[in-house]
Amino acid sequence: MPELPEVETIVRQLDRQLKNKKIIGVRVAQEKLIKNVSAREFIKALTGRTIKKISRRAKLLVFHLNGLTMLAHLKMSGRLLYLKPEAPMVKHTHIIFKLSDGHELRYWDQRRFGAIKIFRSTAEKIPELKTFGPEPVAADFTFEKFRALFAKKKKAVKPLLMDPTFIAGIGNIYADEILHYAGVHPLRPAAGLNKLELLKMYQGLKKILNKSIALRGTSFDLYQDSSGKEGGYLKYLRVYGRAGKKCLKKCGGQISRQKIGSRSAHFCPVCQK
DNA sequence: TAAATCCTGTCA
DNA sequence: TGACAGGATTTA
Repeated sequence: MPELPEVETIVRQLDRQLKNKKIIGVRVAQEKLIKNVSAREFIKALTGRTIKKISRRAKLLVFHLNGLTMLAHLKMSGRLLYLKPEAPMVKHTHIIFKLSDGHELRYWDQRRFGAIKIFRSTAEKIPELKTFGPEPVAADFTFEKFRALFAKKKKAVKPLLMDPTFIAGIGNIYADEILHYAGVHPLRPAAGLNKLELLKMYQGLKKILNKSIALRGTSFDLYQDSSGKEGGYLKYLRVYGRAGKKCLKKCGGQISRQKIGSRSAHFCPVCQK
């Protein structure tokens, strides 16, 4: 379940923990997680490289190494853990990077949906990093840019918010939270939203994502940061996971849950119009 | 545009 | 025991 705030938290930590460290060895237990080369090539390509920087694009972690870029997507249940080698080797640990500072970076993934790829080029030249929509927390993502995205879109607003080619990094939890904040029903056709509704969505998006980043994300299910800690945003969720409970806006409504675009949407049928 | 797919663990 | 959780891609 890592979405933008969770991935951002991990990226910031790993950038501190791994910057200028060298990969001195790699062990692959689950070859299937590596999507574009064999385990053999993966190990050979990474061993001896230095990690220069770690950044984020959408929900992808981008590892910048000398002469190579590694992309990691945690999908539903991936964790990247920076641990001492004596830490217990728990079930679902699939890839281990041995580092020059004596630590290990371990890729753990209960559901094994994650995906790791390597490219022998800089990040700027990787086509799949160009397919995403704008980064919602970037300072230059203004209301005018946000508003312009919605023109002529017939799709329901919730699946649109979750479309990574529309806006990067928003998943099921934050889409539900943003729409509840704005009082917008998840099935509303995007092009039919008025300026005030879009403004509230924009404000909610900035406020919710930034607050969650500040609190190191939401641990609803399996999310942990790179030190194995849970995020602090869980107690601020106002609709996600609250089906059947009273709407916190005190409108008298009860949070409903229904499938929208093959995902469960949580919303208040009274105050989300 | 909608459903199937990948996967394991949890819960009814 | 089987439905469900879900991000992004693939298939219908």
